[in-house]
Amino acid sequence: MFQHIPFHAIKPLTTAHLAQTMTLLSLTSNELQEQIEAELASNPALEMLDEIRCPTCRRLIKGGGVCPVCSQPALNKEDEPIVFVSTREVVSGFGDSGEEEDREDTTSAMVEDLATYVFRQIAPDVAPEDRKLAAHLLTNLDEDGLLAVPLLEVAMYHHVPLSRVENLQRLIQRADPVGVGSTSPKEALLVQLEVLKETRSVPDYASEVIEQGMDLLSRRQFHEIAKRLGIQAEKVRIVARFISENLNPFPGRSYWGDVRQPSAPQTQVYYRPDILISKVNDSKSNQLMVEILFPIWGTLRVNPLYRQAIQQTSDEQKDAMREDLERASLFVKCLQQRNHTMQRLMAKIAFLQRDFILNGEKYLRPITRASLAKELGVHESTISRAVANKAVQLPNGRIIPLADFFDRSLSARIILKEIITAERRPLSDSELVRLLAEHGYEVARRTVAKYRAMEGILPASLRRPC
DNA sequence: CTATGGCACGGATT
DNA sequence: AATCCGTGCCATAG
Repeated sequence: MFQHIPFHAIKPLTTAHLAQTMTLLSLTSNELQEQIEAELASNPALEMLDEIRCPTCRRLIKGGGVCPVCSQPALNKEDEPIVFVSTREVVSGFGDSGEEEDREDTTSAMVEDLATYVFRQIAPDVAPEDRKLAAHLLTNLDEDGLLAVPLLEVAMYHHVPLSRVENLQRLIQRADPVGVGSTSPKEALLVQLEVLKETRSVPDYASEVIEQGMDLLSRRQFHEIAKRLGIQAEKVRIVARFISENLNPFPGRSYWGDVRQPSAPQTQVYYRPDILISKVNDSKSNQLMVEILFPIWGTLRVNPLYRQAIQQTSDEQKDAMREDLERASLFVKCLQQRNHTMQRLMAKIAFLQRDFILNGEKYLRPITRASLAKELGVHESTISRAVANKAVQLPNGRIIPLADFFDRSLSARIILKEIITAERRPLSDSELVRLLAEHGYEVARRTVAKYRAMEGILPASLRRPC
């Protein structure tokens, strides 16, 4: 069973509400960010708070994290709708018989881990006596690709000058997920900026904005940054846009855990997941945590001051302001509903596809969007929209399209590949049908042929009788 | 005669 | 309403 999600009864009140919710649902987190920005800029009745208050324990949470215990989505107790722009949901597993960890070797053996991936790139440039140092640094990368230990500590541990460690770090930072091994998101951004600068132009003041306005940047307080640097807010805005489009404060998240051969034609890289699925800390409970990610965090709400201000304005302006207020609250409600729907959806998916998430593609269950829609009590098209154009990051670091959870043939194709790889003589399609059936996949002969084509496997007659 | 690829139909998705 | 995917039927290559 998965944790009960309080149903805040955010019902669509008007068709406008419904329509906007639909639109929001289909947006990726990056697009949503733009939407929120646009709305924020054009509607004075909306405001963004830089803090998140846990809805249950009412505690302020800094840094965009979510209270681990009371990680429920927000609800509006007062008439002050609130949206937390980063939400988490814990989904507990089911059927915990002991058969899960055994299988994992096969997948994890093929998946190169971030540390080795980076090490391979820098190895030629590392002096032998620095190998140990490099290994030390690389093994202390967290899942975001950032360094989890202070450089000074590493230097002292190995009794070497700090500068030597710093040089090594510079080397690592230039390796593939650019910025990897930085000590902070800020540093990662600066490194990425440096590297980008070598090949293309970057906006003015970019490094200054990052350097001095990092804390304010994530809260989108552009004016404040502008004031600090003594430049126009518009310039800050341009930089912010550039950053969100080209840089990644968490280099590890864009890392595709499985750097496979170019044989895989669908090697599309999703730079940023919209959803993050991770194992919850204590491995015993076998819980999965689902996070709906947002590029920005904070609390979006209708500005209460604006509401008050209405009283004191002239009648002509009142109407316009009322409209703003109306729009603002509608927007917030829609956003709330989007989050709510996404959360319910992902909770359900994580529950159904648990084996897939933990143990790899082989265990993908064929789920249709329609059946899921029925279970959740929403229209199919809602699921369609929610699922399209989004990416999920799995616990093992791979980032895949959300739509993959609904691929009816993926697991069958994996098995098929395995069978063919293990075959002693070229097997014909109809023989493959039989073998697949033994693995529990009932497919037509013709379909096997199609799968083969999809995987780029030649027909039996042309396969080497090795 | 067997193994495959082409084309078209029906249900699912968008 | 337009499109994608699994299948069945049929023609063609060995």
